[in-house]
Amino acid sequence: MPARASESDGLTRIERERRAQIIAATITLVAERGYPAASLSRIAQAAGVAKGTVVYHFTTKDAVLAAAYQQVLTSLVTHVAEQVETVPIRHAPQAYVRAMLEHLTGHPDHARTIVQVGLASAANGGRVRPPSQERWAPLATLLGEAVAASGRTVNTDKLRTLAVLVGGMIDAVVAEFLDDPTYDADAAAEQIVDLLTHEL
Amino acid sequence: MPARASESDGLTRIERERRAQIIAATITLVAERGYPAASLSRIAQAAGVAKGTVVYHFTTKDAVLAAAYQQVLTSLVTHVAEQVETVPIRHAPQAYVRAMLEHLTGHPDHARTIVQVGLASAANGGRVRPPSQERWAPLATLLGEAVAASGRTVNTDKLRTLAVLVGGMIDAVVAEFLDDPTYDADAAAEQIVDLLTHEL
DNA sequence: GTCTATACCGGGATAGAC
DNA sequence: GTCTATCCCGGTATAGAC
Repeated sequence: MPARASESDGLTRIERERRAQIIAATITLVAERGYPAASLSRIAQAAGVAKGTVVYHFTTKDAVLAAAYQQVLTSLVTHVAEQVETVPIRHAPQAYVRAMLEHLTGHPDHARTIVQVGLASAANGGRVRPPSQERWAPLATLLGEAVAASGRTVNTDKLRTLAVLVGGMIDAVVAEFLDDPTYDADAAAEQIVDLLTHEL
Repeated sequence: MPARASESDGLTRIERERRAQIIAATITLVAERGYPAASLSRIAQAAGVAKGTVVYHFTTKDAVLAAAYQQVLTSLVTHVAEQVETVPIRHAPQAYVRAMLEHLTGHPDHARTIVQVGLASAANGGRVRPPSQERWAPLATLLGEAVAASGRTVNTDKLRTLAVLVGGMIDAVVAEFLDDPTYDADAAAEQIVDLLTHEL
């Protein structure tokens, strides 16, 4: 009876421990020293295990980065979902924008990890980061529900584009903030919200 | 008399030829098969020279990518500048947006090269792509002149952010278009222009 | 001045020893 | 389940051929 998992993920206790340990090391490494520093050997060293051990638990380097990415992303998504649910549907998009920027600027290490891994994935043709279409699909849905709640109707294409535009604005503000920590991202968030409110 | 350059760049004829040849091969390679395919050996092979030859003319791989990046970027900047100059200052930002998306969607290979090299540079901490602040500084200037021409005044910070937001929207539309070539980028451009016009 | 061959080091992936 | 040995590939540096 080799230590069955307590949760329904088919992982043993030690497996979950090692994975968590390696993921944590990876996030720190990427956030502090950038993507290029996150080689398998360095990750292994930071986690206190051998290179092969990392590969054993994740089979590939991409999988390690993907796991780290997923972890910080889940934390982001959870936060945004919570915030969005506390407001009426017609104000959901605004809450979405605020929550995104709030979380990202409040956790620069997470933001850096998301950006670094996301960029590297895109540049390497990896599938860690979802394509543009999927990335902003939830926001498009939110926008659709918001206008519907206001009794008006908007062309589906316009909605899709609006989601893309708002998404792009969020990305850009995060990038600017990471480049220049003195940049007032909160004010930028309100500017996006204003723009969005005009549009809805 | 070893073949002085006809132009004032201190390059010999053969140097310019080889560089052009290698840069062209690089652009094609990056656009068609992505950044990871653009290794020195593959670039050399595609250009019909030895690996060392590429290094001889560019000293480093980053330099090759930077040169390719610069070439497509110059073509973009030139086009945008031309378009912007044909309209009165107060409509310059709108012309900027249209020209950017026009060129980028009209030359997907250029767009792909810019995106791929830009992303890789950002992910690798390289200095090929300028930081967010510099990227949209010209647009910010344009926006400032446009509002000034309309007689109104706008806070400098708001202007900076507006430039960042518009820049982000452009990036996002390009990304969406590259993901899905059936996406109507022209319509998206007009949506950005509308949004911008409200704001100015 | 132009180009090639070769060697070095570090990265990721695989096989197999323990 | 963990780790080492090994392999191949990528970028860089050097020596030297023409």
